[in-house]
Amino acid sequence: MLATTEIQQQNDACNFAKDTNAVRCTNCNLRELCLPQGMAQDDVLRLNGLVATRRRLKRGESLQRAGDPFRSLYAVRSGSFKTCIATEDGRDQVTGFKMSGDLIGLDGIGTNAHIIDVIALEDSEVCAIPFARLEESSREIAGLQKQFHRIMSREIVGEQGVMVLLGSMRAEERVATFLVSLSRRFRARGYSPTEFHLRMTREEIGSYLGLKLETVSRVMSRFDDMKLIQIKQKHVVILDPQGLKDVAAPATSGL
Amino acid sequence: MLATTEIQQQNDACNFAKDTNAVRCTNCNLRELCLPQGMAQDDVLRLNGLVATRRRLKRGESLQRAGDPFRSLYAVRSGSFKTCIATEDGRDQVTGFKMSGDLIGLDGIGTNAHIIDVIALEDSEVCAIPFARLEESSREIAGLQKQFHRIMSREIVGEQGVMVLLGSMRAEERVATFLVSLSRRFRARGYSPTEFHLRMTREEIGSYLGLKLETVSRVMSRFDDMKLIQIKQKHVVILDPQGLKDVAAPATSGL
DNA sequence: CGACTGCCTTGACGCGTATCAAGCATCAGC
DNA sequence: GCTGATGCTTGATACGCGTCAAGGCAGTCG
Repeated sequence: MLATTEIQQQNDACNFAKDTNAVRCTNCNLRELCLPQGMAQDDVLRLNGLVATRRRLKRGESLQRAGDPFRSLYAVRSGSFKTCIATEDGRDQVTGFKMSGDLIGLDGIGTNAHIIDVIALEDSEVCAIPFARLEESSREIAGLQKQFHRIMSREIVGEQGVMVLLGSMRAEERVATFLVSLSRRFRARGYSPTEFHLRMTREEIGSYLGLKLETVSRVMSRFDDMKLIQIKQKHVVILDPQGLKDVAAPATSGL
Repeated sequence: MLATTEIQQQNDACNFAKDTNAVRCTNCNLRELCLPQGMAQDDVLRLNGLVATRRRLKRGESLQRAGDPFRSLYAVRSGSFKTCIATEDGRDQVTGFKMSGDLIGLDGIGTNAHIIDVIALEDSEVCAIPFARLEESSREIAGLQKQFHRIMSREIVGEQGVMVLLGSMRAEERVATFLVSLSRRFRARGYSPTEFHLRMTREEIGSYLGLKLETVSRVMSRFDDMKLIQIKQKHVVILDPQGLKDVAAPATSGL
């Protein structure tokens, strides 16, 4: 399941891949998840020039830090990231997890500086998209403009979903929702939706879900007891997808 | 302080004001908060044609409902709104409060249908901006494109702030943060930052902050005891702005 | 004017999650 | 294969906020 990323990790060595020939949206297998999604063939062709460089990061390295000047968006090609926000008073919270096809850096547009820290959860690779050029191209290519707006809008809607989770769900519902969402995202990427490896720690999951790591651990153990999942450290098998969904949205199951 | 909105409420009668002559960004006193913010004079001129109609809503009326087809964004001219999300399982949560100059409807872009309910908290007025025309114009006017992207990005960043609030703050910090934020927004609009009227109920505040209405009420009473604020029903006076900020971000006060 | 209704306040109590603490599993490095 | 570091699990206890309940305040309608 994770073979592709593992293979990619073998041919690294340099941190910046300036070989722009290799960077082409047209034959990227992520084009149905990433920027080109829903765009006409000809328009995608014109995208090729947009993606300037590819960049590799090792686990723990940061793609952007709060305060960095904003120049580029990044599309995740392989691997995964966590996005964190550090408040003035020293709090640090995970606000999201990004996987292949996801766009990173939208936080920087508003103020021309990044607000959010983005850190690789494993060895990863991204395509850098200079924002000035993206804006320019999206003035010419209506399909690109539309798609970019769609992506931003979905980001907003997605965050509202997290707000509901944080504002009104109990611990079990939060963890179940998290697992269901991960499952969906793996499926969308062609991986198994029922068996996967968590790339983040319990603490990171807890931070994202507004829970302490002990609570995350306890809830997962309980799900294991209930035969909803099988969990051993970071390895997850979802045994009862529907049961998990029922826990995630309890009122529905009564209807 | 609220005189302007009250005067506007008197000359209503019809629900749709099709008198496009009256609708002009150029001489709108909200242009420093709204879409035109940061745009060149000439570009703002070209905006005038964008704003199609004005629409008046009475308290409790909804501007958009989840499921409605997406056609327009709305800029709040006067009054205020709450944005709510209703989940499949019957939960209903307030995700934000919108006041003059704020842009509503960004949730609809991603799927061409609205996800969010928007309800007037008082008699209010909005400018409708047909989205197709906004996209078209922003392909021609780089300043408009830039500003629109800025607004969306800030929306994303703002929501991340709420995520931190919901994910890591205790009740007192949440309520204090909420009051400080309201105060800032009133100041930005030329109203008193230290004395204002809450247009939303305790339940709506609680829903937004992930608390029960009783908790909101108790915390506010405690702030009153502590002489941070004076609160009587919906009327708020902030007595000690710095003290309130210290409660909102406690770790900072120790530095 | 009086009664109704929606909203707010306050108290008593209990539950769910945080906190504190100890021990175990896994993996990298030597 | 041993050792230390990091992350996970599990238990005991504490506390913040939710829940339930009763009463008060303000605006509205008959």
